[in-house]
Amino acid sequence: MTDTPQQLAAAYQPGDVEHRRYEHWVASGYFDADAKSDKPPFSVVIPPPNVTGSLHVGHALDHTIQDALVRRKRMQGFETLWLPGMDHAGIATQNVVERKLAAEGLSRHDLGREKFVERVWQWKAESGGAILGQMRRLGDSVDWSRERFTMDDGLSMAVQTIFKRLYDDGLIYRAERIINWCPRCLTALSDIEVEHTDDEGELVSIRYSDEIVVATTRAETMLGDTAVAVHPDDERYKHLIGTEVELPLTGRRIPIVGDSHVDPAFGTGCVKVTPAHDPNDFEIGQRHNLPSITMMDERAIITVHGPFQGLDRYEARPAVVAALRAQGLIVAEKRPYVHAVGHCSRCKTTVEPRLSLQWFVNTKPLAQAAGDAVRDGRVRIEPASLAPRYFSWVDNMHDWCISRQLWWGHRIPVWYGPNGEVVCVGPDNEPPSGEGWVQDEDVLDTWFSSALWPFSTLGWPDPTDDLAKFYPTSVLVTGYDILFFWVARMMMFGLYGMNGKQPFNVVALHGMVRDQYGKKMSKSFGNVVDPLDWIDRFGADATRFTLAKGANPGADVPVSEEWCQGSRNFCNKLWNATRFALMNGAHVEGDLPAELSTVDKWILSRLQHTIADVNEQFEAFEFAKVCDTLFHFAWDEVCDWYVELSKSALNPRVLGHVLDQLLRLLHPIIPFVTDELWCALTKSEGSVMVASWPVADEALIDDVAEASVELLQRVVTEVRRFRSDQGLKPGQKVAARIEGMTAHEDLVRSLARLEPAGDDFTATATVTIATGAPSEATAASAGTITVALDTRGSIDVAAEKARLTKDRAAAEKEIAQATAKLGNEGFLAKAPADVVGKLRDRLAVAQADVARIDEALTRLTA
RNA sequence: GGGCGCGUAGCUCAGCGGAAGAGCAUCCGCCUUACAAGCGGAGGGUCACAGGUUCGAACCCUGUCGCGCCCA
Repeated sequence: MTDTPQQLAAAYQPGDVEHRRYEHWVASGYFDADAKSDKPPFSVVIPPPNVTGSLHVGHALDHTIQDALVRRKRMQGFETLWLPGMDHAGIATQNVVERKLAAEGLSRHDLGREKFVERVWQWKAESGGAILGQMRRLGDSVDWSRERFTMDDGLSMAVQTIFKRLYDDGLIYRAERIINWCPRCLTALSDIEVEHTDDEGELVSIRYSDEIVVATTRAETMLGDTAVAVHPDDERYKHLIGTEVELPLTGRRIPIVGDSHVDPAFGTGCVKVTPAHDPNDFEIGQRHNLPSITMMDERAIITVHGPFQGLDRYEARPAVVAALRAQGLIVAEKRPYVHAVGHCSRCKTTVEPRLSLQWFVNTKPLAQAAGDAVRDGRVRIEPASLAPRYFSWVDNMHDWCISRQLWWGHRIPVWYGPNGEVVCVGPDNEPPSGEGWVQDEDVLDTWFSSALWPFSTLGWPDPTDDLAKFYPTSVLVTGYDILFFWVARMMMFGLYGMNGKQPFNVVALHGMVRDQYGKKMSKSFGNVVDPLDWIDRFGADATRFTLAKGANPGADVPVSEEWCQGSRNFCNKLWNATRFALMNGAHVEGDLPAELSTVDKWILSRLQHTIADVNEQFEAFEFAKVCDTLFHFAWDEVCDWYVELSKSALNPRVLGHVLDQLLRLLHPIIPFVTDELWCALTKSEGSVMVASWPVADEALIDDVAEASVELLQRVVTEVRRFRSDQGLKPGQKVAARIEGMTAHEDLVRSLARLEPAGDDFTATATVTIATGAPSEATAASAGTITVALDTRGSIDVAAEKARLTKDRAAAEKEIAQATAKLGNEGFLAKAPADVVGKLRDRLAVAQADVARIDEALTRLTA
């Protein structure tokens, strides 16, 4: 880039940088993966967002984590692929387009299937996929040349291929079952598309005969009852099994059956059986060969003849109860009665269990394999504590209803012939033609195609270079809340489609983004964060840092605007530190000098620890700790101490090196500001994103330098504390005599604003710092540093007394604790020697402190 | 009803067997020439409760209470 500013502005302005940087990255091809590369692969497929969706804060978290992983691996020299794309979101997308049609006074049926699907594609071209542009604003380093969509030709072929295979293997079948039905979307739903909430309803007890009373929350379904069931061992009703009872309002006679699934303790112990409208009742019906009476149509309107015909289910309920009450058959009513009710996850309409002919995947063998892959360690779930959640799902999976009564989606590749023939057509087969052959009307669940995503996007079923290089993918990053949606289904189809090879090696789970009080974000509560708003106001880096800083493995991520401001401040801090460095000639040319000051050795040593820690934390998906470690190193150690200590004797090469490494370490989390600064610092026209990732250099670890600077820090801090307690102005120089320091006296003077003692020096107060364990101290230093200060008679005696008294109390407490422990024979006998030794040292230091403080207090009162 | 997890400073969270930590918020003092989106200093916690194990428990075990989430 030629427009790298030589002179940095006084504050970081993300808006000036982000767009330019992103365009530069894309134009330079940094994001593009090369399947023919010799580098080891690192691949991630994006959990495809919905084509109708826009970037919400949950995506922002998910993408920040993926981008951080990918950017680090790229810098580490891996051939990285992060593959973007979207799913076609059958129900959601069809709803969107149908709403648009409705505005024109049309329904999809007015257009017909073909024209409607054309309209959907047209909608997608015009308004779909807004999220892809928003991903750029966040900084996602995805390979745009490989962007995929579940309805693409290639992915559609993958769908047809796997359908045919599963069908031929007997793992896909068609059957009449009770399924979850949405009376508004007019389609079947799978179990995971149903959300259960505790709703207020009613529990009505209805008398069916002198001896039989049933309780129900859905009185209207009694019109479809075909039996009453009791527990076969229930003494109250045993004798009635095999007899019949007249079903009120209908005059039909229905049998009383014994079924051990009935809970005799619940209610009266009798249950009405409506096989066509309840999954449990359906099973009872199967066991007892009961007929099924469908008493509602697909819109949940009553279809049985009689006074209730034509009523909606919610109109029918009170009408049925009223009719029963008129006959004196209502025994009890409980309102409100709170019970779990299923809702369509797309439109929130109450789901209606419905008996219908649908296509299913037999998940038994697939789910077994999906569980085994984790059990035998081929796939690791991070954090491991969430594995039970995965197992509870895959080990108890019901067959998966995959047919949807929609037009938008992959049409089921099955053809029915005039004589009852059923033919499943693979991608290489010609569909049967001729009189009377018709294709199944239904489409497949969107998840059926999403489950193929980790390999369909790489070209499967063709044996492509991408598949060879990048499958299995390295890691799947997603929220634990959709462990079931993503992980379980991708695992099932990945293992099946790729001959037992898992779709990903690691599943890294994060939590859900919450507000600063740990509350779930919801539109009605008004605490929803729009990541684009934050990007506008604080920058993409600040937004990303805020999210990553809260991301402890598997745990929810609280965020707030204040914290995002703090992240913005951090970016600005980095900006200004680099600005200072450049103003003072910091550079990265040549090797580090052989001769280094203690302060330089110290920061280089601290840098090595930081690099090592960050690498460990990255490997463990500990993003919160990565952020914490780097934040602390950058702000506290580099800015507050190193830069300040360097001001008197700056080593531009060391400062340049420290910032260079720091910016590299931070780049995966906050890519924009680090790139801008790194390019300015290194005078590069490339990017830090293709610079090498830091590796800790053991040779630069220097315990002596670290101890020396730590001591210096303690002395400075103690003097500053004294000054603050005394109410001395920050700018006021104080004459001081420092005793016991072997080095850094000048640095203490400069940071603590002290000046050398003159001829008229009179100590009015002393600050004393124990240099550490007396057992380790050399005789010469006597383990104490003393700073005698001359405050020119203006000493605040009360404040100084208070300070000393407080220190004394702390030391006394220390003595009490240590003495108690050291007086315990069990402790001396069983505790490790180093623990005992440390405690003895602490005791000695504390005792010396008390003696010293007492002396000072005496002097003060004298 | 079954399962998982959590209760540590005002808020959000680290720490998970050997001296109670961070960020934000609060208080005091500062425009010290990279940064007021800043600098220096300070206050604040019987680590939910009750037992137990241990020389030693925020940390391990048991129970109680409170709060989440998933499944039925």
